[in-house]
Amino acid sequence: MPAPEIDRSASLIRKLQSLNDLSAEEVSALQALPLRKLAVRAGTTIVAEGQLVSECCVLVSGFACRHKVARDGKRQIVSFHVAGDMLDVQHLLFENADHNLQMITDGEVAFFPISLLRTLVRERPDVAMALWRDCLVDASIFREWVLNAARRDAKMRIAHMLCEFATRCEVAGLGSPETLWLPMTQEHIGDATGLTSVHVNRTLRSLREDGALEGAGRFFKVGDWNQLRYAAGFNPAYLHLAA
Amino acid sequence: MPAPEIDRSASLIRKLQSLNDLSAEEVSALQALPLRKLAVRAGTTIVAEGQLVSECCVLVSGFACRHKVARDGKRQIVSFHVAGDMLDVQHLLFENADHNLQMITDGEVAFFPISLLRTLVRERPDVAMALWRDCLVDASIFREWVLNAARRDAKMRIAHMLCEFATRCEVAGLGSPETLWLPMTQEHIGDATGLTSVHVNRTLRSLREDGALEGAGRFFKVGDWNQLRYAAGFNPAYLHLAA
DNA sequence: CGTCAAATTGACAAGGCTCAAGTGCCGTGG
DNA sequence: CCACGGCACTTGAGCCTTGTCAATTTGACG
Repeated sequence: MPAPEIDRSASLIRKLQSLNDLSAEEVSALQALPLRKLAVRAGTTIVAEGQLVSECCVLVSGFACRHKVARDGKRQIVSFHVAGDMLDVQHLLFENADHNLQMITDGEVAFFPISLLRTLVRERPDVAMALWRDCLVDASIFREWVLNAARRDAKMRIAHMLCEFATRCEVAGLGSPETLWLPMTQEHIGDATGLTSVHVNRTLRSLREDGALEGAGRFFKVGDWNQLRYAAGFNPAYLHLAA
Repeated sequence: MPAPEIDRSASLIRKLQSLNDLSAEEVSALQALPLRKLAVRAGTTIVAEGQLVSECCVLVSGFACRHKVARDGKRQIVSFHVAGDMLDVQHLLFENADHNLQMITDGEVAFFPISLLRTLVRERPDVAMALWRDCLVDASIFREWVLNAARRDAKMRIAHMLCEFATRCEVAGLGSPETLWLPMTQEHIGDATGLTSVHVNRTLRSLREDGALEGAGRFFKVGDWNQLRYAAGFNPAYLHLAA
């Protein structure tokens, strides 16, 4: 059913479809939005905290993260993003960014003017509901991250974060958990879980020894998916995936 | 301007007004929703995780919190709520609750059928935008909580959480930070910050010694607001308060 | 073959947890 | 009016997970 050739925002539209059934009319309204597609390198900051934002963006390929910086300079990643994710719907209603948006790997990002999206959303309640639902899923994920950072020990915390990431990749059509090479560095993992990269290193080794992960050095992936889910106590209910 | 006698959902309407200007027509549409108002005791669980939800609710008076429970039974509070807060807009779009909603103090809660709210939202984009914005503010707060739990030490973490709470109380018209008696127990504070109540106790003493807090035993309040904000490194930008 | 970022390892320090005991306050029932 | 029970707050001692500091190794790439 999804037309593989339309591309451009294909992965976004597929995602919105799954959030709230959209009519053909609505899909074409979305496709009619003028896009500006950009190739971006790993490490590029797409939106910076405090910045006045006039475009919304969608991740077309590659991986990205959102992060905030504490007073003492420590960085906290608050979410990871995969192809098809809306990266800043919140700017539909906020003028200024309250966090940074940065690429983890090379990839492509599509931009479109917020003003047009605002109009579209007023005219087409179904599109609005799909985007709104996306925001609510985001919020649910943040709640789980609060729990993760505050209540789980290092091993469980890292395992949980990786389970979520692998699940979301699979949903985005990037491959099953056991085939996917994870794109983040140990420093990213530390920044996302509130641990130091030194301790992440020790903990990853331990997860490898359990068989939950495999691979060495820079490149690793899920070894035994059941093992990893068990180590994490992972229950995907909070992702509110389509039934 | 706000009619003090209409009451019922007055604080909610005031809040939505501040999120997105609503016309008189929209306000009366909101006021026409059939409410079921209930007095609830401290400790009452209003919505439980996994539950199928058919009503939305607004906190009319008192204080509430949302929390999740980890596999090992540890509780994590993910947000506090004050009079006027919508307690579960997310159930407009999710069938099942992904966390618990519980009263911290005695108070009153107003319920109304989700189906009616769903209709209202489709017919009145401005009401939808106001509620949507509320969700986005929530999400921004969760992001800050992730940072708080993961990156700040006990003293800063508790101070930050209290700064946010006091600010939101003030915005809700409950009084200025230095006059408000804080409603939560040390266990609540621990559950919200990822600390044990023992360590919360020691840290609160230290904040009292700094003058940031005052009061003894069960009842305490902000002593020196500037001191507390300094101890927390508090910057309210993430609350996206009306300009 | 040099360079650089990321991963790895070891020794030591420390913030926060656990366990355990004790205190003060308040509502309830006799 | 007082005794009792329960809940929240307090405090102390010792331990453990994780952080800090400082080398060193590895692999990718020009």
